Amino acid sequence: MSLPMREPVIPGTSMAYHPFLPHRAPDFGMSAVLGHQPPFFPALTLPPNGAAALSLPGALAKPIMDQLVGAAETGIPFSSLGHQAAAHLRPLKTLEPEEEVEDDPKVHLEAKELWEQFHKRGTEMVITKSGRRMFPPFKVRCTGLDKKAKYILLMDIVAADDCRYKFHNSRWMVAGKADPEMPKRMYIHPDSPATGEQWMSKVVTFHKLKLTNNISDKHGFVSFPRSLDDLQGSLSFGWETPKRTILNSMHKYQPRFHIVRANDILKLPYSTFRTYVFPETEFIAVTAYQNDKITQLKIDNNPFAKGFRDTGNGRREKRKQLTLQSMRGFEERHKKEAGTSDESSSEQTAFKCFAQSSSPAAVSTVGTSNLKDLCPSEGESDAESKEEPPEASDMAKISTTTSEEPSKEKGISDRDRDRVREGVRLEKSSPDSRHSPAAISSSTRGPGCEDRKSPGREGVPKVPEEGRPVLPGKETFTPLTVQTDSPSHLNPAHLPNLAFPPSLASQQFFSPLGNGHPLLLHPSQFAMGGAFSSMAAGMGPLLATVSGASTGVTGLDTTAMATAAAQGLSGASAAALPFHLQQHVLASQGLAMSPFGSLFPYPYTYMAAAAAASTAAAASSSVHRHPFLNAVRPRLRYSPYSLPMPLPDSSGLLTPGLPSMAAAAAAAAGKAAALATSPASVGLDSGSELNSRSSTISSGSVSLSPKLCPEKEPSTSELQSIQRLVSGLESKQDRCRRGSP
DNA sequence: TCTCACACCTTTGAAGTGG
DNA sequence: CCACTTCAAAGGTGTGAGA
Repeated sequence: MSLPMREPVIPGTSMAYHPFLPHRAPDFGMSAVLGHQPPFFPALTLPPNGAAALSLPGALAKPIMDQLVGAAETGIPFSSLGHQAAAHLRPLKTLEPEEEVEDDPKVHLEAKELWEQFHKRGTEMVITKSGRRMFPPFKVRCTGLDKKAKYILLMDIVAADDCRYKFHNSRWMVAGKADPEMPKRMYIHPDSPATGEQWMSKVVTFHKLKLTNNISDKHGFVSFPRSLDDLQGSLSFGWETPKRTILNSMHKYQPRFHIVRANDILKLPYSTFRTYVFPETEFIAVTAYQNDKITQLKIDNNPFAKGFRDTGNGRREKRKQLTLQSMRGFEERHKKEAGTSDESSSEQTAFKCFAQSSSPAAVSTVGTSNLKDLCPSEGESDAESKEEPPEASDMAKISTTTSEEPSKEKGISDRDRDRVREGVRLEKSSPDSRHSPAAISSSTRGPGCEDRKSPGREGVPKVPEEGRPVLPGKETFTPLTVQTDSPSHLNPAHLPNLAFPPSLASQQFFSPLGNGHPLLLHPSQFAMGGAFSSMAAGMGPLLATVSGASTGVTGLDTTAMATAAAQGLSGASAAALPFHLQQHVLASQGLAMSPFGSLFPYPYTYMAAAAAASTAAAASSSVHRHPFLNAVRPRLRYSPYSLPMPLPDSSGLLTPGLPSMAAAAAAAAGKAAALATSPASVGLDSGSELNSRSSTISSGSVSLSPKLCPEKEPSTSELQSIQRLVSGLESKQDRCRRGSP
């Protein structure tokens, strides 16, 4: 691929945003010059031949452009230019894809059965002020990577919907609208970057990521670079990623896993993301467990909670023994007082239950409500069989490989039972064992097992001794739910908050064959949630794509996609696009999006204007010569969820956080400053959504997920209505642009 | 609903030991 | 030196009382 030389300066085009940039206006000396609020920075394009092409959103920036070009050509660091903004710029060269290597990454969730056990009961994850790990730990096994290419693996946790939950009558119920989400952070696996061979040789775990509800938690912010210099500095001291992510209690979340082919973390923001979502890893954040079943599952499976197991010598057992003693004392007193021992009084019944409950074998056979706390599994199993009939059979199935049933361990000593239980647990936690026995040892050591032998974070990872590449293609992969964007939301239910029609916002590439194709996400989809919210937060709004090169793209017709893509390119053929752009376009079925859509690492507030500006710019024919600029990129949101949500009317399309479409249009028409200074969170998201919507709708090519909201396909009138709105926005933008020098 | 101290447990790595 | 064991510190658990 080659970029044109000295592309003419076209206002409002080719804006690249540095994801590590702080986005408060005062931090950007350049913004005033450019006539934009940050992050409307110019992108410096460096074609392979070394010559520079530069686009700046504004002729006023020409001196800066010249300086940047000169610096790029002479190799002078941008930071030496004196411009605060220039210090953060980097050549667009990094936007170009690496040498394209055939890879078809597939990701297999480790301990899938365990995850499913939890999921059936409604997985809860405890969040504390200091942070708690996830259990089950999020582990994946990667295959299909190019052995020699380097990859960066990441994960984040985003809100699954727009609801707050409560645990009522032994089940989770929606209890209102979600609280505002904190900026989401992207956790970069400390071994990143590493070669595909290295990643495939081991189970990739993210157990070091902790969940917190401490909104003032700084862990992850302070260590994250805010500028290129910061980044380089941090790299020299070892890459630090956020170790905690902030969640809201009683809210539902969905972990996501990302694969980025990049040999340098510096390139991360400009690389293509493949994002994998495993629905069974969805969970509700809690400060205290609500569901006893979940508690029991955790106790049974988490080695750190061994002390609470009924079969062990832990606290539970001792507590029960103590209680048993007191109950016996009570019984004796009762006998003395009553003078008989054959009474079947309630106390005796309770005692009997309690006595039996102290034996693991008896737990599931007796129980009264007043001893529920002592016989948790009993009451639970009852409730479970009543409430979740399918689960019973499932559990029976699972029980063959788990330690669910203490009764089976009758006659075994406590310690042996523990060993048995533990052994089973380990086996269970490594479903891949059948494929890769060598990997079992690495994946079955419980939390913390992986990093011990994993490459250090010094940047020179060594090949784990236990690891060998997993045979690709043998596993049945989790159906890959393609889902994009949404720095903190996944679900269409969030759309009201995002000012995006659900039908457009919650689309999904779903692989009916379940062969786990990723969605490709472009780093531009990163969204900086808040100030300095780390790259994690910055990696929000990602371009939704599906690997067109991957085999067996299911549910999507590649040809159709290509056609649609070409249609959405406004003159540029999809084939002429750079590889990653093709992927975006193809995978997105030609869903058009912002032509400058490569880099959106910033709060949506900014992007609202950016989207409109770029959309308007895209309308001008002169832009289309630039392959990169020509890339009318699809930018949609895909949600793996199909949670019901009311279809908002046209007014409902607008988020409370975003005053109105008119306001957004106004912002897009040049009032970005007002939005830019608005609080983050909702407003930011709204802007992003607006961006997505405007760019998407303006292209007129919209594909809907058949799975997600089948009954919520946008009516033609609705789409037209939206389109009219956006058209107005664009024309307004056009007028604005024409009026500017 | 949340926080905290607590007991119990695993993990981790240093120190010690023997070949 | 290497492999193995021992030991202690660090840190991960759910619990239960209290706010």
